[in-house]
Amino acid sequence: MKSKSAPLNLSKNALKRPIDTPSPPVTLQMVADAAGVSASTVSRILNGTAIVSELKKHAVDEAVRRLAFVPNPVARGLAGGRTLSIGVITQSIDSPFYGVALRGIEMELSKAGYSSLFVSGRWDAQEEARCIDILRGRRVDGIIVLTGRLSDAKLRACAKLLPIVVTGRTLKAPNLVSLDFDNFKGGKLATQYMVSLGHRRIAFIAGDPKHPDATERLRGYKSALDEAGIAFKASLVAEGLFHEDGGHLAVEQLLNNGEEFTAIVSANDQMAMGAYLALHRKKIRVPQDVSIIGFDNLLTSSYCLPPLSTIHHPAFELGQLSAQAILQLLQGVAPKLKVPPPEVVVRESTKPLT
Amino acid sequence: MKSKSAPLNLSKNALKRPIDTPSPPVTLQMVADAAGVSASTVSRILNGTAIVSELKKHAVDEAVRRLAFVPNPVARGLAGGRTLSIGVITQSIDSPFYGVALRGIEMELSKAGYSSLFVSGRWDAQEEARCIDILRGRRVDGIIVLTGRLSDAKLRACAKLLPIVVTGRTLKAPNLVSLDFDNFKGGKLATQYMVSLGHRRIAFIAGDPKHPDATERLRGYKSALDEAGIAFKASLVAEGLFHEDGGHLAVEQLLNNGEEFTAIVSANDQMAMGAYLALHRKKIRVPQDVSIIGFDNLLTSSYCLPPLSTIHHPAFELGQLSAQAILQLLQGVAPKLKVPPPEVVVRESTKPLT
DNA sequence: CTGAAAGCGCTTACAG
DNA sequence: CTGAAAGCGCTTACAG
Repeated sequence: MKSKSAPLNLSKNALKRPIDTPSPPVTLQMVADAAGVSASTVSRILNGTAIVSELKKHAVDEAVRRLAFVPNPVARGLAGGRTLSIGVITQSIDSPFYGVALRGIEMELSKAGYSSLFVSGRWDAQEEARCIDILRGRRVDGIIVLTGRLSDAKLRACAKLLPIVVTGRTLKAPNLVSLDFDNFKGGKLATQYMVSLGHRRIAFIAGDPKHPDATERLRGYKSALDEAGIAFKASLVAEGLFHEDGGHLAVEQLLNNGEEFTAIVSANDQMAMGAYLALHRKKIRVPQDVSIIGFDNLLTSSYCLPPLSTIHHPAFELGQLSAQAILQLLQGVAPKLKVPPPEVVVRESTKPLT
Repeated sequence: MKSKSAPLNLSKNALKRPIDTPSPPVTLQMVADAAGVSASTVSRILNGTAIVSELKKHAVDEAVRRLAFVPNPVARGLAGGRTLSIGVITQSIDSPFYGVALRGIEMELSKAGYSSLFVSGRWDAQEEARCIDILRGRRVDGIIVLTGRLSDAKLRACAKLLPIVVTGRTLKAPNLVSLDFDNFKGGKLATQYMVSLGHRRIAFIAGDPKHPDATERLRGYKSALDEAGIAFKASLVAEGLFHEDGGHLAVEQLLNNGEEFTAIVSANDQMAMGAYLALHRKKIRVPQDVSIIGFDNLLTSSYCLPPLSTIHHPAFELGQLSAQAILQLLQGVAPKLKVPPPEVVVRESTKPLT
């Protein structure tokens, strides 16, 4: 790989920094020298750690700008300070729903100068625990857990070590904030909407029973039926595990069992898409023959045929809020954040029972 | 926040490590002490950096296991060694296509004990350059760039600093490997398939002209037409910028312009979904009235109505390959990896012209 | 083959 | 208010 014409006597520095390279390896020390103060002082000014004379502050600010100094987060982390990075445990990096939340997190965090470290828990408590170890090993300043399977106790314990924000559950603990979307109400709203259209035989495609999200939505469904004076019928609920194919299977099963229904409430949009296909195969038309409403309001749901009515689940905002929460926790302020409530989005997959 | 009943005299260590905590803060030094050797030796054994007597090696291995030692990547990074982390520049963390690639990367990298640092470039060369700075600041060992806008020159320059693998282009440089999917052939295959079904008036929904992916697919379309003896007609191609709404608009535009066509080749599945909706609005049936084929083979495409024929784009494998490539580069071996070729996936959105 | 020592770039008690 | 010094946990010349 060595080129014959390469200059023979490059200084180490020259070797490391070709002309067209970004991010010069300027160090704290260089800034200190340039400003005529000690490294400690520069550090303190940068971190707002102590009161420093305006004069030196100016000199340092000037030097920082001139040299385009950017602190090395790795060194920072080692020295026991912050790493300006937040660990984010998501379940699957390619989930259409959580992907949007991740974008919200990344955006909010990067505005504050923080990096995000995304790791996938794969809906497995063990795996999530491993993620936490990895994240701690990397000295993240805090962790955001998007709806995991970790026990409350475990989460509480972690919060003793570093700030945690967790979505998808309600949990009170010091140094921890939970952000919970009202899935119960969402499930209820969806069902109530069907009831308001005159439907009485309403099937439910449930999500993974191991997720609180899923069970809460189901509970909402039951509650709505109850209030409408409609008897709950267990045979009308089929499980779809939150995936397209699950929704497909669930509807097939319902149909094969000879269940009669004029409406379907699906615990998420992905399963609703599977349901669409299953209905289509049986020549059952949406919404003429059966109405269907999803949950989550994925970007693609407005492009289904027909466009899917659904419950809006503010993924992006949830991401942003989680990021804000962890940032506030880091600053020692108790976050007082409100998750937007669920809302019905009416499109074309639902119609009044005729 | 201070509790009255808190024990007053906890050691610093006790404070930092509650009973139920994972990942003990075992250090290299502790392992060295336990094994009765120096820290240097432990380091060397762990890194396979030098030949060490079997005896000491055993003692160290034993100590490592017993103490469950896991090296601190932050310290490692600072000391100039590896951080065991790879930066991944994706364009948008919530892209249905790239999301799958990210999963492939994460999976492959974590098997090798590496972490992935995902950052979003947002299809902007400046932003991508910033990402590289951030990543370098965090001392990643290598960078994977998923189809960015960065110039070849810039990439080459970066490769002088650390190994780079880039997808979506063909570029030769030392310390850099490019992994290119054959978009030209994909576009050609899609079009040829339509031709083989008897279609002659084939519209094309193009992607963002700033992406090589997009222009290559378009080129494939033209080439196929050419070989089939069909004259290229510029008015039959409409731009959709790779998004659902763009596909929707593109078809509307085609229709409003009074263009006649019996088939559509869409440069990706997302735009095809938009096209579906636009056609549906005009009561044009797929595939009875017009056939349509997408590109990418997203997970959801088999749940469209009708299920979408498309060109398979191996996102997951591409992710895996990128990860393998960077790992090999890190080991100093020249990767010899093959990206799977495009393939037609026939579903129900295409039919012979009658 | 293997230690002792210096150093990576910062932070933070410790002393003025 | 501000330095000098030690230290974070590792790696890597430098000397045996």
